[in-house]
Amino acid sequence: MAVTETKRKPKQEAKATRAQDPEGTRRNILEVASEEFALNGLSGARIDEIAARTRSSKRMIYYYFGDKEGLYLRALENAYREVREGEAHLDIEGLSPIAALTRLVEFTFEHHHRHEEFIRMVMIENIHNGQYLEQSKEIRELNVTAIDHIARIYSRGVEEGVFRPGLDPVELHWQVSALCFFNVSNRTTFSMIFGRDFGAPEQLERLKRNTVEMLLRFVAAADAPAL
Amino acid sequence: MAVTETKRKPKQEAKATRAQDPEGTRRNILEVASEEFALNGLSGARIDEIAARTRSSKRMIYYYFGDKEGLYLRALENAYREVREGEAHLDIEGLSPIAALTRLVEFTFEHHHRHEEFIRMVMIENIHNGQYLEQSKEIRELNVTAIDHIARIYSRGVEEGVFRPGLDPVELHWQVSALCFFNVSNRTTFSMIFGRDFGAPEQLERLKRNTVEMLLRFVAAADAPAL
DNA sequence: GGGATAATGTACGAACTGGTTAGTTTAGTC
DNA sequence: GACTAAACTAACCAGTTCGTACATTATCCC
Repeated sequence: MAVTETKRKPKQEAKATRAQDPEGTRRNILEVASEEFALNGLSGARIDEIAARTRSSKRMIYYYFGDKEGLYLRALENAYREVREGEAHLDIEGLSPIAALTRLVEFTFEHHHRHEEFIRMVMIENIHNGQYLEQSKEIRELNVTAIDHIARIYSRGVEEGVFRPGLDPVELHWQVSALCFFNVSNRTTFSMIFGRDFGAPEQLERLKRNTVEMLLRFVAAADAPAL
Repeated sequence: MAVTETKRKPKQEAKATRAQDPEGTRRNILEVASEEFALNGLSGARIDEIAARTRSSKRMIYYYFGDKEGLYLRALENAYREVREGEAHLDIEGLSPIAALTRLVEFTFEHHHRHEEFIRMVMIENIHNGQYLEQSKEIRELNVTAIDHIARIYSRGVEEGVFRPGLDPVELHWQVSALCFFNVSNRTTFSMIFGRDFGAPEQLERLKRNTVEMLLRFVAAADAPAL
């Protein structure tokens, strides 16, 4: 134990001594677990496999997360948190309602595409009838900015007379989500059944354009010019 | 062994003697397995549990289906077969393109709704990256009538000038599928996050109407009357 | 530097779970 | 009515998998 200085203050600063690093260990476990659960589901994932891929050990998983379900719950929360944080970066202020909606849909489409792991976790959670989501206060409190965005855009569009009135923002969001989610969630089987690669870049572009157009046409006021 | 007549010809006719009934046993196992897999996934389902719910035994599962994956594969095929057979009952001959498309979308929406088990199996299979679907020659050969229907409707619509040209029937089908599939697959989490019951009858009606309208507006020719 | 507490490593065990072995019963055939 | 193949049963096995007991080391605070 000749070195004494490097061991001081391992909290916030550059962690010279890596020997004991609770926060890092926790995060490392959660990252690995997130991947494994997204890949294999709750029952499919193996604690031993997760432990092996960790820089830590199985003992630490139980130390920090209690049991397998506790770990899964954290992984689920983690997935939601990451995606929600990403959503916040959308900037649509100053755009016209049509441009803003276009941007929002394009963003959502790409955002889903970028976060396949999240999509898989949501699928898995739906298979479990949302029984873990139900337990998570944290996820319920992560307010969904997407709704605010689309609600604002929509009401501005109605005011300006370019969107027709009487629609429900939550239902609009539902439609956008459906089209964007499906693109990732069912890509594999859909591609197989129809013998076409729905993950190919040009195909994705087409689907994205279709999705935007679909939404614009759906909300368009009766006297709006054709697209 | 006093009775001799009732034992004759147990093949096609009313099976008086249930003692040995290969076809029935097989079907019974498959039914139970389908439910269990749809409910718990491949890794989540338990062979012992399936066996227990069966009128038969675990040994019979292995006798008829080889192993767990074999059983899952049959259950998957079973799900696809049932749903495809149901699709065939759609009758849209004689309807105008718009009426036919309306009917098709409504039917698809309801059909998905009625076959939650199938939806769940497709989700599960996507989680597995379609590795079992890939193995199934039977599913690949079940041709998808939905595409034929929508392709026919669409081309008639274009001919009659009520639909705009240049669209891809497979992509149209993709859009219909996305909207209808999502309604079942993500109902639970979506309802939880947005605090509204998306399975409620009136809500379903609204979503169905929206979906129809979305498609009609998407394919509508430029000079078509507003909806 | 000593004592308390948090963090970590090692080894193990009990229950579960997919799969099998060995043998029995039934249905139909000659 | 003896024989054979298919259908079926019960008990069992071996590998896996979640979880834990126990011991040890690092860090913090005074």
